[in-house]
Amino acid sequence: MSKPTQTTRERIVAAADELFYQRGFEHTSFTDIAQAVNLSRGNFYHHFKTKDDILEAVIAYRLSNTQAMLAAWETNSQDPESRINHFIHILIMNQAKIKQFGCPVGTLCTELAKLNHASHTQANAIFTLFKDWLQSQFIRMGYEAKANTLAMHLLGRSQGIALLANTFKDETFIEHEVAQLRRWLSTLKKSAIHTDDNTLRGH
Amino acid sequence: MSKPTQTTRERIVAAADELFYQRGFEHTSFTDIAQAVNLSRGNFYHHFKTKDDILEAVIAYRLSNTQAMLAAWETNSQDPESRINHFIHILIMNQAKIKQFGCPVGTLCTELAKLNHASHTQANAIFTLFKDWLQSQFIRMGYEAKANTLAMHLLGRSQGIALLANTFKDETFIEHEVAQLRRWLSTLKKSAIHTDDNTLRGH
DNA sequence: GACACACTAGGATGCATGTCCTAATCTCCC
DNA sequence: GGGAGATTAGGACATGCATCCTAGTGTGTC
Repeated sequence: MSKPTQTTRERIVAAADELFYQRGFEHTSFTDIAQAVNLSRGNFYHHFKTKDDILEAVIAYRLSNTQAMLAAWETNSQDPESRINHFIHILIMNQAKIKQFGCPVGTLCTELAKLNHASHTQANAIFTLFKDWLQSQFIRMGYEAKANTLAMHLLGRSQGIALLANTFKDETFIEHEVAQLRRWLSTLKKSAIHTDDNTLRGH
Repeated sequence: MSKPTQTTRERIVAAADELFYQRGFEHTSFTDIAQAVNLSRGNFYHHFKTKDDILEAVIAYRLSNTQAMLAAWETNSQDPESRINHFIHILIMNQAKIKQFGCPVGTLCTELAKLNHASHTQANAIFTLFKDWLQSQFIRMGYEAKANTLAMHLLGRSQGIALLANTFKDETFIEHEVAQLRRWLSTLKKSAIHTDDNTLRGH
């Protein structure tokens, strides 16, 4: 069994990735993906046995993309604060898409949770990737004990921002909230090094 | 044309409301609702011509429920701060359900946005109901100019909390974040009356 | 040039779904 | 008690879907 032409398979995964993002997993049919890649519908069985297989491939695709992105931030920035700012900056970078379709991770996890889908755990792993990475940055900022809480807090904030921006089709809301997040982060930087007991007070 | 038996219709709407919440709109079938109300499938045509009609009815149902709830908070509490605390407290009150199914408003709006569904606007109105109410409370707290921003901020925060709690099946996260929101609110109270220029600084 | 194997097309199959119809039953008012 | 309209049951219908099969086409290897 030699390696199949990766190109077609990858084209399918990329198209499915986009469609799942834009229309949701359940609302995307085989035919939709087939048309996007200009393939016949029946042909899919050769590449993916079931729709769930495509979902798994898409999640794996997103996982590796995310990992690569985090690794790039890790090497390109020196201090943890600017790394975390990279994370916050996604909201600005993807502003238009978030307004249209929300956060790809958040909306997928929400949908799979409702469907009680088996891949729900896999999808969560993307979130965990972000969380662990943020956590390690907060640790390096000096927040040993509260790093997990801070990471979850930031994740939650950005999810809320993406959700409302999507629902209300409001881009300026993103900008407002991002500016606020940046201020929050710089405040954290100043008050670091302390025993992180009061880091969450006064916000 | 006299009034149809409201009871059955209302039972349908209540069942659909619950099912749409638990499984999502698209993933809930006529049969599912019929079974929940112990009615035959074909019978639905008499009460609702299309599935979208049920959705509209459910949204109207939620709208009036929300309105009633907000009105109750309005009369039962005197100061705006404790009213807003009522809002925050939903996260605690519905902790278990949020963990299982997320926020009913947020998940519905997210789904309808992806489906490009016509009722998307109607569903948003539930959010707007909360937003306007919160906004008026913040105004009474003395934040004329920033009331809208504050209301959106709080909405976003609670949405983020609900989403992550649902995804990670984490109830203590809710408690943590709610405590934080309460501190945030009491800080706002103290620094009110000022020209609300610095209300968002230092968080 | 022949063979194995990846790849593709097109259609068959079975199932679930939203929609719709018809006939039976119930309920209430005259 | 009879009749009109509300309500119900059960199923018909077309459609869309995931899945699967089969036969054809390429492509590289010996």
